[in-house]
Amino acid sequence: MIRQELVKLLHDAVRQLSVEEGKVGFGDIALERPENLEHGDYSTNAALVLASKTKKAPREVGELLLAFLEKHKPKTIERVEVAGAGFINFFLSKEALAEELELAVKEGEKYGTSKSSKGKKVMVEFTDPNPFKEFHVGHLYSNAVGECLSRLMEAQGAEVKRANYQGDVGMHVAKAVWGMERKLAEEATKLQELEKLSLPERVHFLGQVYAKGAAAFEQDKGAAEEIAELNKKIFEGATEAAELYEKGKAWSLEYFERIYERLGTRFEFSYFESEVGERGKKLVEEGLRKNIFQKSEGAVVFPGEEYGLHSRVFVNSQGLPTYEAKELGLAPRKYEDFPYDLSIIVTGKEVVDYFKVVLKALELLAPELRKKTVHISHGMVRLPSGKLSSRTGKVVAGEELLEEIKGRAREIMAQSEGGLSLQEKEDVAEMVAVGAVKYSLLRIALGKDIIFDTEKSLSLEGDSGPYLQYTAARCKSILRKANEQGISLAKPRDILGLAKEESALLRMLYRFPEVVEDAAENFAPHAVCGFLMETAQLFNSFYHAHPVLKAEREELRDFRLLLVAATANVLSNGLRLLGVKAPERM
RNA sequence: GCCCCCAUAGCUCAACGGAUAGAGCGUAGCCCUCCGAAGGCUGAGAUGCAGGUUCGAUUCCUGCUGGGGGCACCA
Repeated sequence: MIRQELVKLLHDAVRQLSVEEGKVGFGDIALERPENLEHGDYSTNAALVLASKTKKAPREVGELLLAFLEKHKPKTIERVEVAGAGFINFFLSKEALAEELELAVKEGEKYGTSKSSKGKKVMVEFTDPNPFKEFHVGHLYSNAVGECLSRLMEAQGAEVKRANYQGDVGMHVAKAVWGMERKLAEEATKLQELEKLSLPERVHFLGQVYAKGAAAFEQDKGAAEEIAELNKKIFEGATEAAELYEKGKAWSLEYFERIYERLGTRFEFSYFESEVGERGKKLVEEGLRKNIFQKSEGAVVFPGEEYGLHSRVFVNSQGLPTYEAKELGLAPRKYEDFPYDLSIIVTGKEVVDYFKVVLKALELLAPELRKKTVHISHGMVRLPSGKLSSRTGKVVAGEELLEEIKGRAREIMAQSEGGLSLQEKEDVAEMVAVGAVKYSLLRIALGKDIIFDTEKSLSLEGDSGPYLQYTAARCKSILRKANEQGISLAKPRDILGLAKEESALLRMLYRFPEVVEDAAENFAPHAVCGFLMETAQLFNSFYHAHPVLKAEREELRDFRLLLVAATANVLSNGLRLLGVKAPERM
């Protein structure tokens, strides 16, 4: 990649200078891409940084660096200059740009991938919905982030396994099963009757009984005791409610599978809290002997205060492992299944403080696992009217949201002819809906809350997934027409005298691999979104300003067609990294 | 009360400590006899407050204000 070459050159230049000037570190020296193309394809603040350390004028340092850079510049660089306050700007040569363009076309689906993480084993845990509870936009968010991170790591050559961790035991389950028992009794219905219902209806039923149980738990002391007792029974596996439990869990899981299918996620590993509880409890007992944990009021707690965190209960006074202990049991279990170099856990940020405690405990119990583990948290999904809550029923169900957007996509397609069959239209509507939802979630930097307004923020135009899909489809349409007319992709020839729209697009496209690498390194899906958005905008400006197939000259036509082909690749590959499909037509 | 996160245009979001703070929506207009108008073009419009560090601060530090999350047997 061009950037790596430049960084090396730049460091050489600085080193050569620092022999004369004394010690200067590389810490603050950056090589970035300027927003304004007049400032080159790459730019560095090296002279400014060095100037303050050597007490010289920035431009003077700049000239010194420039002398070295000009002497050693690779042929990918046409020109180097000192500008502004002392920035050093690099301009790529036409040959280098032509080469990159050709690469972007030739590499096809591989464009944007690298081998920098080849051989690295990565496990990514995400989505983590709980059986018996609703799959809402929060889960959709976690899924979009986790799937995107997985794909970004894969694009760096890593071997990635996706894991899903689901709470099939615990109070929420007890509440739902208790609610189930009650509701069946009240309505004198049998479980067998319920099984005749459709899957969504059964899942809806589960949502209702959970709400019922949760409400009773808070309002009715007797019910609360019953639920706690039921929780323990479910945990031990032996209960008269076993059938209700098993059925409910199965319905939930089947339903989740349906959603993963739509979202394009396949989990290699599926874990349940019920599977890791015992193991976690043993680890806690072991830790108790090592004085890592303490007994307190009949429970086993981790004294987080000693480490600047807060203390938390790992095994409750009933002797049951809490979520914290289960998480402790999960880590080694994952490692046995897949000896990872890196374990990424994606969750909402409401559990960050709690995760710090768990990871601290893990550090003391199994430091080698802790070192390989990273917790990535994303912001909360909030409605304009306030926060989501499954207890109050103020949630946006994941599938309802997809259906709503899909409906809007159908309306738009109904207005344009397009010549698509009914089935094709349905497929496209699905792709657009998933694309719109995923993009709207991924475009925001992780850690920030998302104000989710289904009316406004989930747009099918402007800064949206469908805009990218539309632009990609437009590119493909031109390529199809070229193919029909017997025009094939040539090698880039004369690219002198480019119009500004052509030049801007050309100088944007080759950055794609760098952007992907950065996004993977920084766990930043939104960086990919931003880049694709800019690229699509540049393409559309270019498209409106210059005819491709009807270009004035054949050479120009061939060159523009390459721009179209490269844009098509970058957009489709980028969308794929986001976990979004790009339709051929829409 | 303590801890963590956040604050940029009317709204939703960008901007490795750098050059004129970028987009989308909305708003005022313009562009389909030309490869796809889910599109393009032109306007108006923003860094919560007060200090500090720095050649340079939306970015780093401190305080304040406002919002969100968490703080022992839920996850």
